[in-house]
Amino acid sequence: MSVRVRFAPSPTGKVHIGNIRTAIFNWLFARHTGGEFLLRVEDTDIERSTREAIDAMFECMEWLGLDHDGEIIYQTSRTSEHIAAAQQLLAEDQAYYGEPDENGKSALLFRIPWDTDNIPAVRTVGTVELELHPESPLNVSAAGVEFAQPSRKGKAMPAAATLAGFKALKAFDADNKCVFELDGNLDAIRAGEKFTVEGAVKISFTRREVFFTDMIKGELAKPFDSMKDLVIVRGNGTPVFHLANVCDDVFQHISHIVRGDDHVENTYRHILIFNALGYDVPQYAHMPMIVNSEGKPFSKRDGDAFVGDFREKGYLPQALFNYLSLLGWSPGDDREKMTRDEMVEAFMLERVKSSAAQFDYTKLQNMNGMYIAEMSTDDFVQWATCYATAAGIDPNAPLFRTVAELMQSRTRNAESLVDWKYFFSDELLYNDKPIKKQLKNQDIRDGLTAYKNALANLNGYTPELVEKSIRTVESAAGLDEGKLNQPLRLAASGTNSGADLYLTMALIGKEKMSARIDALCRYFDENLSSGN
RNA sequence: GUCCCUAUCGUCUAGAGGCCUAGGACACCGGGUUUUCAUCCCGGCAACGGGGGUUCGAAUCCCCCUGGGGAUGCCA
Repeated sequence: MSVRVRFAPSPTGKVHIGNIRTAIFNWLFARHTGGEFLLRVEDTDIERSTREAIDAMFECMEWLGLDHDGEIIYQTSRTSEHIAAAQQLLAEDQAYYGEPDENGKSALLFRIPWDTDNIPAVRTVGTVELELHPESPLNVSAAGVEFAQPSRKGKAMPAAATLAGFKALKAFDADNKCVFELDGNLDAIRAGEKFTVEGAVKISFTRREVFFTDMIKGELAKPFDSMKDLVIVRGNGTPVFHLANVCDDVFQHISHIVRGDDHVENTYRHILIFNALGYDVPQYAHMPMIVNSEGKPFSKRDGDAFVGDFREKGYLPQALFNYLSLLGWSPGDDREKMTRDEMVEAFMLERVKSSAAQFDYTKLQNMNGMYIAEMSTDDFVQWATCYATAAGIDPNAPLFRTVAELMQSRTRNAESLVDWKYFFSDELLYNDKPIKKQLKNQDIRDGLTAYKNALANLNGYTPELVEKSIRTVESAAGLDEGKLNQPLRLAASGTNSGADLYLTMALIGKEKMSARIDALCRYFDENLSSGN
């Protein structure tokens, strides 16, 4: 069977990294197996779906290199097919109208099937007994079974489930006398009769369950008596997600459904709908969710978990792609930084983890840094140009390319660009702690002054000459070699880390260095010299 | 409450009964290279949630508990 998978987002807002990771895994699986990666826009939520959101999604996919196969399906264009499917189920008595709402409109519900002999995904588990709350009635009708169980404190905890969940149902009173039996009343109930049984303290029934083998999580099962018949067409006539989703997966001949594990509950129902409609059930793979740094699901509060935000912050698509692929999946060896081809080659759904993964910005940053480090100078300069203005740097400044080359190995994302500022501006951001440590030493102060004075007599200011000049001054001032490096770095940049010092000073130039030495001393005297 | 899923260093993960004294990566700490900074290199810290089984042997299999997530919608 050839692989056909789909990415089926609802375009109701910005594209979230969780969503795009689902797309990535689908894409990886399709490309690994030589299958097809289809796209379906689930735009049935008319009020929240927007054209902008759809376009933004396409853009994100393109940015990440997620090319799709075949035509894009818009779910709203298939409403009549969805309704036709619902009509079919109604005609076959596999669906029924529920209680009317306040407007007198009834929704159409899918009936979880009573006869399951021909459904391979359903199996009988055995007989189950449940304790009932004696003061609550047991209601049995075609729409399902309602009852209440006693809580630990004896309170009535209401429960309801589909009729099919209670094969061979019997109810017993306190004397263990059978006060209701489903067998014998079944036809009447299915024809519309309702039974209310009072005083029952126990029920017994044959439990049946839907089961399937998930490619990631293994065998999964859910008993019928924990499921309810579900609405497939709303009172207003519009099809519900469950129906539309199944119909469109049939329409697109989807072979494997790879989606977040928040859908496993739906899968049990969807399998039944596929069966009811007479179609084969696809293979399922439920991938773990990703959670925020608090271990909670991403919410609106984590405003920066949208794909577009990562782009704006200077993350490279291949780095984000690589990082996201490694959240819940690994190739099985120690590889982490991998090319797209390597990932396609190694990707297997069976190797996807089944537990949630926490998103780690720091690790993503590190990976982005690795991708940045291997860019060509031209590419890097181009990349930096995109983010310079936002960081307060003019990308057209004459020194821009030189500085970029110098800083590439220490750039992890767009935020790193603010550390380039001292090359372009005399207004430095001073890092107090190292400044205080160095300048409180009078020898250093004197050395700095001596260096400033020596500057005036210097002919030329290349990196080599810068180094030589520092050594000369140190030696004349009786300072150990290198003692002036750190103070001069502070004068040049305001902080204790940065690019190669001699290159940096040469780039800044003699005159500006002289001014910056003065400025540093003044800053120290005015802000840091006294007390603490 | 009930049902479903889930559980290895702080984080991402390797691990499918003996190769585990639990491996790698990020972060962190220390050292080397660089008379400076980043890169780079070396080293260190640090985990099988708890309790029962099964077994000669369990991180790996089973059960219970606990924690986390999801479902219990005429949202998707």
